[in-house]
Formats: sequence, structure tokens, C-alpha cells
Amino acid sequence: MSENEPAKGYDPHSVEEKWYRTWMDKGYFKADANDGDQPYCIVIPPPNVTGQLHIGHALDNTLQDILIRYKRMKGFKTLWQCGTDHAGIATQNVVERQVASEGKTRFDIGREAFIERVWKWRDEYGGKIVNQLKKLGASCDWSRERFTMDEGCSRAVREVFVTLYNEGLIYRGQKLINWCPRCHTALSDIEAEHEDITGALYYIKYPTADGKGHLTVATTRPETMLGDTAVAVNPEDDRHKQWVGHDVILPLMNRTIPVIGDTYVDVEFGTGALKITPAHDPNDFDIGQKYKLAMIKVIGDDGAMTAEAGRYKGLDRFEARKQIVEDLENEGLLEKIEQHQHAVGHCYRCKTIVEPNLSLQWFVDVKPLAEEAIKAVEDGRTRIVPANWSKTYFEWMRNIRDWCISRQIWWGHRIPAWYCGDCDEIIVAKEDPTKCAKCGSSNLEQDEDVLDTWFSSALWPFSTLGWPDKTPELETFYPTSCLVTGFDILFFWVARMMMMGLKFMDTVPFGDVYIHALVRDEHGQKMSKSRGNVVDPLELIEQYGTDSFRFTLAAMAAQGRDISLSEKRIEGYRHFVNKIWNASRFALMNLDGYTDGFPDKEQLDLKDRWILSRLNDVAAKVNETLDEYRFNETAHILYQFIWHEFCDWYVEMAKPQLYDKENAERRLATQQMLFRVLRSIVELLHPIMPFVTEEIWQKLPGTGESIVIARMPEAQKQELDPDAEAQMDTIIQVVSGTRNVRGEMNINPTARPHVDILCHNDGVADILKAQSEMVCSLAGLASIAVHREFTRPEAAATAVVDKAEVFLSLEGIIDFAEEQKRLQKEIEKVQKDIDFISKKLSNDKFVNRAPADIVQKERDKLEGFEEKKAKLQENFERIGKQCA
RNA sequence: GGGCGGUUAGCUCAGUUGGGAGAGCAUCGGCCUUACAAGCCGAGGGUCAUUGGUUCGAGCCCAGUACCGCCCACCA
Repeated sequence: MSENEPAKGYDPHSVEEKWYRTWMDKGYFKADANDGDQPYCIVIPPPNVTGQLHIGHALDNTLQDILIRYKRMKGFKTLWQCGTDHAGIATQNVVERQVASEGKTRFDIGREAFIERVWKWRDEYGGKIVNQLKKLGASCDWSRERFTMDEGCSRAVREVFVTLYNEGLIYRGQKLINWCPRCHTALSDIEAEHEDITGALYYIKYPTADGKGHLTVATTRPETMLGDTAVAVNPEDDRHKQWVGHDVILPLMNRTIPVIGDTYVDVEFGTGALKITPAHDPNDFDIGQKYKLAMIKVIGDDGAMTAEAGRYKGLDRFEARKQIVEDLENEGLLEKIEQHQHAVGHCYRCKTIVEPNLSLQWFVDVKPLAEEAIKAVEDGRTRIVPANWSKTYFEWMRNIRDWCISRQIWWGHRIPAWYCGDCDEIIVAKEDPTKCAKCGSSNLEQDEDVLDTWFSSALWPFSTLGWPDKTPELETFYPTSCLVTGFDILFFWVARMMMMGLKFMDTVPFGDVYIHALVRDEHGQKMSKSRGNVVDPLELIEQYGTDSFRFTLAAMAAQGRDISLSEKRIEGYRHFVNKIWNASRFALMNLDGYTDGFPDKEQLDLKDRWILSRLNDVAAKVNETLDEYRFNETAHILYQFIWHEFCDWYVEMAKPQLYDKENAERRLATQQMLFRVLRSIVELLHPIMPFVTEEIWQKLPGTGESIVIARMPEAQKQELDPDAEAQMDTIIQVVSGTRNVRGEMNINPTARPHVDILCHNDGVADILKAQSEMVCSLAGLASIAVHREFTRPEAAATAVVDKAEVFLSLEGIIDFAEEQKRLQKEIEKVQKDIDFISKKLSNDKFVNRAPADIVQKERDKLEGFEEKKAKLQENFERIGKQCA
């Protein structure tokens, strides 16, 4: 055993920790804006400070790290801008729970003290996800880590808010918004998740004021009737149109409300009569505005009925619903109840059913911003990959509605608006004002609300680079190169970054948006706590090592399709890591006598020229597929090449030469070649598997400081060698053919038989002769003899391959009947091929219309198959005689 | 209601210019051969959901159907 010999199995944990620390100490991840190279920048989708690394983060950040490491190795000046998001509602919820465990509410503590506690919480626990990203190997520039609530980001937020306000794109207004009674805040439209549930449609009679009849309305939310201020019917509707202009009595409240006629009402639905509750339904709100109806708010911000709800005051909204239905029934006003499927909005943070509520909030008029954002994708300034996501993007952008940005919580960027206590002035300013701009009063109070968390996230690509200051970072790295994220935040985040980037930087925030899929469980089910199928990436890393985990994610990341992650797969790739480890171990065990350098062209033998050609082909494909975000192809190309070409064939072919210390020159050339290829392999693999590749690279002779800053191999066209590949193909066919016979015939693997090869092609025969030693070693033979003319032996098994016949003497080794059966099977197989192609070639249309080269190819193939069949037939008959 | 995906080997999935279907795991047979049993050598397994069309030729292009999944949407 040599002192160079590494451990027999690869142990990821110590290696990972060691190298990550080293990389950090050496500052390899730090970007330098003043450096001369071309920039490449990715901004991280900032994880919530409250976050735990889940499988989605793992995929997202693995892909980003692959790109970043790849570009870094290609010599780009590379910045992976990282940081975390303050996550307003989520974080506030966490700290509120903490406070609740002490028996208090945030109101008991007060705003200032509460915010202080959130900061304290953040300082204590907010680093968790950052450390988890490090375990994943993420090569972020941690020295530039940002937080959406830090001083710089906050300044950017104010700058943007004030500018948009001054341009009239931010305004304050009474509108219907989605209200979460549990989080006690307004939400934007996309923060209300619509879910189909089976509810009920209640048919309620509204008696007419003249006492002569009634109109029946249908509603899914009877409790809102308390706030009804009209009933609407379609003026075309013969059933109801006579009531238009008359009044009805609102049951339970005994309020007289008008019947109005509007074509909005669908004659087909329900009874064709629609109750109008402007304060609690978006459509009713519009109708209410149109007809100047009163807006009566009967459901309060806590989800309980208000004083306007009369005797139902104080009841929870769902309790009130029950009570109202019961009361209507008692009064004989409930006509019927039907089952009804409909979509109900839920808070995206706490899943509580949201209430459409009338409320005074701040909004962004996004239409003008969206127009630019649409153009930028249309004309390709930003490319969405895969392209079909741009359809979704356009669809949303074209139907965009005003964005409600105020939140009634404490944790977040407080709205920079002050209200004068002495006049009606609203002051919106970057700096906190001391007195009213209109009346000079110092009786000012700042708006209590904070901004939607996504407001600050929308600025992330430029706020993190120093904006509104003109920094070298901004100059160098904006627009960023690529954004990598899941489709679930296409609207929340990507779309808004596009709008804000274009508005404030006049340029798109990123050239490419790579949208990846969702990670599901091994059966394609969405991972969720309730299903109990959530896998923890940190546990997978613990169990399989980071490299195999990352490789799995990359290998599964086919564009436009969700990932079903199975542990079996990760286990398989752990074997792959180990395979590479052991191949390196083999090379290092045969290091003695090695001197640095590379053999001259003349010293390269067939196997060397072949592997060099293959390596360059693979390098080309790795570069190409990474440039196009085809991560799964990159992974498969490398897997296939490393395992099945390099390990299975090249290393095996190198063995006899490495063991033969007599031929020092040949041995050295092979050693040098082995290290050269191995080195390129780990370099190509490094973006996907950062740790094991560094560990190996460091052990290889003549490398350098770190693989992190090594040069990514690129294809050298002059190294491609089609001749060598064709010749190796022959060798591989002969060896495989021989092995096949041995395997099928159950010949003792330790036996070292002699083999005769019949080959009429001089070129091929020469190659086989020249490589006879190699063929013997690969096929486990004692010797081979290549013949141009040869009388087929009586007792031999046969492998018929392209351009050659292999004869394995069977004296006393096997059963002739068995061999005959095997040959029969082979003949049948070939016959099928012949039939297929003959049919094709006898079709005039094919012969006449298909391109000539395709037709010729088919003819050549047919000739080959027929030749093979003839040989098999001959051998079959010869063996038949033996049987008899 | 609109839009987007999916349907390929027992399982999970690849298959980008249309030219006789691939991988990993699982299965079967043989090997502790001095890098690796987390391995080596061999084998079996698919009318590529369905119907029709374009084409000399379709897993791939077009149209329809079925089933599954996702997103968006103010029919109460």
C-alpha cells in the first residue's frame, strides 16, 4: 500500500466542513467590482429570516451555485449577492407566538418594544438558514450579505415610495381588499389563495315593500346580507324587471332597500336576483359606486360582526351565519339551501378564510409599470426560460390590478407618510418631517402601517447593489445576469422586480430568468406537513453527503417538469461519488515514478487518443448544456462519461501498462494521461459536486491552489479524433462479443482461454493485432490470434461482430446444444433487422423520396446484417454437426 | 370559464433540428479479478395514453378524445 492511498470509501462530512472553511478563509467567493473581467451576477431569492432550508431552497440554490461556480471557473468576475428577507407577516407571527407563550399580546408590549424583540429574535435565530445554505456548499459572497430591513434597503424603499407617490402612482384610498382577520391585516390579491370548497347557496326571500310579493336572492355568505343596500336584477329579465325602481325590505334588519336594474346580473345564475353588499364584495362594491349606494360594514377587522349588524353584533362571522340562517328559517324567509362549489380566498400565511373588506389602504397603480415589463419580455431584453412561462407572465401582467401595499402589522418598513393633526395635509417624504408643510404644525403622526414585504423584495436586484447611490457594484453588476427561482413566486417577486427595475434603473433587472420546477415526493405528490411526506434536505445531506444530493437535484432538473425525488436516486448518485473517489484512489496508488508533464502526440496510443477525444466532446457538451440551463443533461453526460467510458474502459485499459514497470516510457505516458483526464473530470464536475472534486483535485499532482478558482475545461477541437473513436469501437465490440459468449455460456470467469479472430478487413486486423494485449486483458484471455484467412474450428463458440468473427475454443468447456440455442437466438434477432430494412428498401417511395444518404445508410446496414446472418448461419450448422 | 404541463421498461424519469427507443433503481444469472461488493461481467423487460392527420418515415409535427396535475378568474 502506498502512502498516497486515500481512504477506501469517501467520507463526505469532514471533507465538506474542511473545504468550506478554507474557501471562506481564502475569500474565493468575494466579488471585486474593480476587477477587469466580464461580470456575472445572480441575486439570491432572499429566504425568509424565519426560514428553514427546505427542499425547494435546496434545488434553487444548488442550481444557482452550479451557475456561479461554473462562471467563476470560466473567468468571469462573479457575484452571488445573498441575503435574507424580513418576511413581515411570517416573522411577526413567530414573535407574536413567543410573546403569547408569556401570556401577552403585542399590544400589551407596545410597538417599539415589540419591534425590538423582533430584531432580537432575528439576531439570535435569523442566521439559521444562512448556515444551512453553507452546508449546501453555496458560494455566495457572504461579505455582502444583506437584509431587506437593513439601512440601505430601507433607504431604497423610501426613495421608491416617495417617487411613485409624487408621480401619482402610489395613492391612498377606500377600497375593497382581502382582509385576514387572524393576521389582522390587509393582503394583496395574490396573497389570497383561492381554494375550491363545497359550501352552500342560500336562497333568501326579500319581501317587497308593498307587501305584495318577494324577490328571492341567492348567496353563499348570508351574514353579509346585514350590510345589503340594494338588490339587483337584470333589466332584461322578464321575471324580475317589474321590480326595478321599487323597494324591498331587508329581512332581519327591516331596512328598506331599492331594487336596481343592471346588466351585470347573470340571468342564469341562482334566481337572477342579486343582493348587493358594497362593503363586503368586490363586484357589489363596483355596483355600489355606480349607483352611489351606502356602504355598510357589518364584519369587523377581528372577524366579528360590528355594531352595524344590530343584534348580531359581536358574533363571529361564521357564528353569525348559522344564527342568521336559523332566524330566517324561523321567519319563513329561507326558501332552500343548495350545495354549492365555489372558490374561497385563504390567507397565504395562515390559511384563514379572508374577508373582502372595505378599508382605507395604500395602493400602487401598477398598470403603467406593467406595460414596460411586458415589452421587455416581448422584445427579449429579459428571456424567460423555459419560454412557456412567459405566457403566464404576460397573462398576469396584462390583467394586473392595483397592488395593495399597506399592512396593518408592525414588522416591516413603516409607510413614510405623516398626517397633520391640525390640517388635512399628508406629507410623504424621504426624511422624517418635523412640521407640516402646509400649516407648519408640528402635530404630525406617521402612518401606523408598514409596507408589503414584497415591496422591498421588488427592489432587491438594485437595492442590494447600493442604489440609490451610484456605486461601482451597481455600475458593474446591474443588470444582473440570471435569476433562478420557482414559478410559485413569478408574480409575487419576478414580475414586480421587472416593473421596479425598469422604472428606477431604466433597465431590466436580469437578462435571463430561469424558472425551475417544484420538488415533489417520490410518487409525485406535493410535499406537505399534512401528508407527512416532507423530506428535510439537511437530513439527506447528513445521510448521503452534499455532493450526491446536489448531483441528484441537478440530474433531475429537466426543464418544465416537476421533480419526483426518491432517496433511491440519491443513493445511486452517492455510489457515483464513491466511484469517482475510487478511480482517483486508483490513479494515486499508481503515482510512483510519475513526473509532471504531458506526453507528446507521438507517445499517445489508441486508448489515449480515444479518451482525449471523448473528454473534449464531453467538455463541449458540459459547457453547452450549462449555458442553456439544461442541468440534467450536464449531469447525465458526466455520469455516463466518467463511469462508463473513463472507469469501465480507460482505467481498465491503463492497468496493464501501469503494472508493467519494465516499459517506463509507456507507463509514464499513461500516468500523465490518467492524471490529465482525471483532473479535467473533477474540474468539469466541480460546479455540481464542489466538495469531493476539491478533495481529489488537491491530491492530484501539479494542480494548484484551489479548484474553485481553477479553469473550466473547454473543448479543444484539435483533440477530437474520429479515427481513434472508430477504432476503439471495434475493440469494444470484440471485447463485448467475447464477454457476451463467456457470460451466456457460463464459462468460468477465472479461465484464460485462447481466442481466434477472423477478420477480412486489413485495417481492422492490424488494429486488433496491435491492441491484442489490451484485448486480452479486457476480455480475460490468455492470447488472441488474428487471421485474415482461417478455417473455422469445429468446436468453438462464436461471437459475430462488425467486421470480425471471434472463436472461443470449447474443448470440454461447454454444451454444444446450448451454444446452438444461443446462435439460433442471435439469428432470429438479425433476421428481424433484415426484414425491417428490406421492407423499407423495397418501398419505392422511400427509395425515391428519402435523402440519398439515408437510403445509402440503410443499404449499408442491410449488407452488414446479411453478412452477420451468413456467418451466424455457418457457425450454427458447424455446431449442429458437433451435436450430432 | 381561461391558460399551462403530464401520460415512454415493474418504479422514478431522460429523449431540441422526425431516420429502427435510453438511464438510474428493481429483477434474473455469474464473479471477493490486486481502485471501488457503495463493486465487476452478462441477461431479460416497452403496439412511447387513445383516435385520426401530415410525411417515404412520427415518442417527436398537427387536430380531436380520455385520465392526472398545476396556475389564473369578481357568476353571487
